[in-house]
Amino acid sequence: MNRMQQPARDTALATTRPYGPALERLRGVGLRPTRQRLALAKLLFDTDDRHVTAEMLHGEALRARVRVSLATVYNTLHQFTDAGLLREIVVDAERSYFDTNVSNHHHLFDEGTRYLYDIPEADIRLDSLPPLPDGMEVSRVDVIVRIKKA
Amino acid sequence: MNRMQQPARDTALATTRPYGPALERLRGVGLRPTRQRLALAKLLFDTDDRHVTAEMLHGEALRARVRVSLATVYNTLHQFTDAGLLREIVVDAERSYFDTNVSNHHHLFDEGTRYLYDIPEADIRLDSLPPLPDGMEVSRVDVIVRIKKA
DNA sequence: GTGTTTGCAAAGTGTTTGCAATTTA
DNA sequence: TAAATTGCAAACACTTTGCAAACAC
Repeated sequence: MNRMQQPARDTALATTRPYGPALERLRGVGLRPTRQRLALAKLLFDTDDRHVTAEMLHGEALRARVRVSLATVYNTLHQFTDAGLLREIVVDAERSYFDTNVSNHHHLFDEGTRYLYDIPEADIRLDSLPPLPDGMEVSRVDVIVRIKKA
Repeated sequence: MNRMQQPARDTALATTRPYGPALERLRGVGLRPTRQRLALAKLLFDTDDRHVTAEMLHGEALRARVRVSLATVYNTLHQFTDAGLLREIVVDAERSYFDTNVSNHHHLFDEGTRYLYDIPEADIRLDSLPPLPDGMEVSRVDVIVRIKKA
């Protein structure tokens, strides 16, 4: 399986290392800085936090004259996610979204445009989670505020 | 399109009508009580609140000796959802879940078993939503607590 | 009878994968 | 040059759809 071919890497680095150029990001997580990965990393991380789907990112890459296949975009998004550079967000049954902001926060989803926006964690207060089944722990809490035209 | 063939119906009835047998539910929302719809409605509503995928419900129907195609299960789940008898929950990129509890509440999702559980609305307090873009309103707030083996 | 619903098989969508060719270290 | 990565096209899982036959009213 292609996705399994990546070597071992230190995930912790990914989130603690100060923001740096794409090359360092890749090195930091032990992914070989290939032309495709570098270009995708640039598109993803050289600007503000963003939310992309595979198709969106592929389109951007092509527009930027980067030759890369859609399959590689998918694989790369998953590699970045496994390495802790991205977070996958499940908001839409039709497609997967990836968020370049990997810190704790929540989301606003526009059901019309299907765009995703961040909500700072502090904007939402969660009290009292229910008791969990024995031996289980919370892996993540997602809050999705779905909005539409009034 | 098949799903468009349903006649007009009063959605409001669905949620205010006291629980009743499957037949009344269907009548209440203006869906013809066919053999398949009656059987599926029984499976869905004759027990406690539950969360099903199309495959799960189809499997149950077959085990209960109800002859129904998977396509009809899909169509029926959507008709019930459009009629307000079910709510669709997006938690898993792989498949759609439908919840027989259509009142406001949240969810616990076991990432191992992929089972969904309800969390009463009162168990979670949401303060201060961020300001919405002009002319937009909240259509729904989903809170998903993802849990896994400790 | 007339219009609705069903089942089937085919089509559709987003995503993953096997493998030969290419690239990286 | 050995191992990792890529692109392609085929395969995939889930879901939707067109249409003729069956059914509900």
